[in-house]
Amino acid sequence: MDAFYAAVEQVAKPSLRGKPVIVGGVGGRGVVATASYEARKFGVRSAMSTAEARRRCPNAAFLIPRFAAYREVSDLVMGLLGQLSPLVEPLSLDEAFVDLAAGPYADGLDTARATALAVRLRADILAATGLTASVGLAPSKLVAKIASEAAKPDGLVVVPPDQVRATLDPLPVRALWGVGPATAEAMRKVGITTIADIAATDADELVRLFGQAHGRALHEHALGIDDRPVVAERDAKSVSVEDTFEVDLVDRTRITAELDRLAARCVERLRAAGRSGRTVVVKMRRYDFSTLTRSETLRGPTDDLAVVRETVHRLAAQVDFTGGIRLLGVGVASLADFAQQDLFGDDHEDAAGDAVGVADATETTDATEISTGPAGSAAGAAPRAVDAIEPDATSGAAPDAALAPGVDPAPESAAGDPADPEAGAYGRVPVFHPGRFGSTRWLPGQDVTHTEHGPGWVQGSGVGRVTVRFETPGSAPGRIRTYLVDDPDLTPSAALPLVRRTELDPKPEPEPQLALEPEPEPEPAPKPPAEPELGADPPPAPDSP
DNA sequence: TCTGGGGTCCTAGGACCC
DNA sequence: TCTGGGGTCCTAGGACCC
Repeated sequence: MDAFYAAVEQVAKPSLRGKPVIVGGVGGRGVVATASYEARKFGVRSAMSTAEARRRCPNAAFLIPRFAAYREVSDLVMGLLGQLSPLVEPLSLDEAFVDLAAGPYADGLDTARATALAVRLRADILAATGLTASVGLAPSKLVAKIASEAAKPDGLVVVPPDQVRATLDPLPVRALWGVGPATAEAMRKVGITTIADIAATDADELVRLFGQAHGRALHEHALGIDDRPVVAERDAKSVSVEDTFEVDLVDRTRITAELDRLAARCVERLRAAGRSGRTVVVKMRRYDFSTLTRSETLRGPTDDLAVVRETVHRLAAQVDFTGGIRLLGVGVASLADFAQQDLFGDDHEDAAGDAVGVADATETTDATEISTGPAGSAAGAAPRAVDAIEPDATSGAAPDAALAPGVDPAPESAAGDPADPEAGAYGRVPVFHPGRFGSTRWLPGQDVTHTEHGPGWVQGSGVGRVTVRFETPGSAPGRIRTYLVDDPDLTPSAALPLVRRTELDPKPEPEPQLALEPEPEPEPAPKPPAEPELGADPPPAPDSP
């Protein structure tokens, strides 16, 4: 998808169409996630600090990301990809690989037919979402990815098998997936600047320079060799949350409190995903941007907040906070599938006896007796035992109150039912940040509803006021009104869908048949009344080339 | 007003085991 | 009596991607 987050905002907010839009962190330490093409003309780029972006493009709309809305659109687009093949590998909300050879169009698939599918796909995406997508069509993931980059924005680039080498050769090394700033700089130092240069370099030399795995892959990829399969449905391997603070934290008590909040958020997401994990990770970024992590692997997987929190405390105790901390993070890795009985309290018969070593608070804090064996290193066992007798309110609770700790007093958790926190992308109330003195803080781009004027979005706020623009995806550009920040008529609300749900019902896929007519006329914007005919093509063209 | 947040993968060293 | 050779697991850090 082209400039995805910004493009969604432009469809959702009619007044922003054709204007520079920058989505990302809006605070003093924010960075740009996505800039619309209008903003890119001013030199604004992803990963640039928002401060720099404001300097370059002061008149842009700076908006916080609304992931629920992006996910909704993403699901829609992924659904269209799924009509081309069951083998769809999402890379992110806005990008995916599709293996056409694994789908209903595999028979007799050649460059011409595949191209026709890509043309139709782009038209379908536009009709369904009002957004443009770019497609790269090639014999491998490597080249398809490069082709799609070349196609942006709003394009299609096809690289037939016999043109792979000619396409790759002149490109800068950075075009290769996996070559970032560090690798590119190392290559530059030895005179390698293009993909052809890599291809001409001895594989052993590349291994010596960049390590076994990377060196080997670089050489093959530069030669256009890439047989990595498209893999659908990868299980997540870790879950983590982190926060960067507007002002460095120096106070140990405050740092511990923030770690507790992060642990609660992390565990909430872990449980929502139905997973548990063995390794707990604490991440810290210091005032000087140096980053360190500390991790501990438990004897069995856990999704228990008390266990995670105690582990986090042990890890944090090893770290020197002198000078200040700008970022804290908590993660859980070595994920296992959730032990089902944990959901319902663990005092039941251990039916799922296969859930070896599912650690709950009891088990881990009992480390003294369990780890008397040679397994537990002495270093690990001792502090654990100390924690076990700490009269902590949460860990002291009955084990089957397991869900309760998930509902943390943290204000963020006001979202709702923790047992089903992701219930529907739009079921989630936007996260609310408590302001400095408890007052509400309105964030630009946020969805709101006014009792009298209906749905709109926050355009800005300050000095006790908040400005709202009242418009919706289907409306004309709207008017703005200003309210006191604590106006009771104004409430945060869920994002409105870009396209009405009824238009998106999956239709039966027509029998595998190629529509080879010229590119259908694209609709410029989602038109409210007429329904876009997803996948249902005009009569199949028998006279196609 | 420098530098987000969520991930994946790789490497290297040490502990530990046979 | 001078210290093998393989394997796995854990930890920490770093590169990279969107």
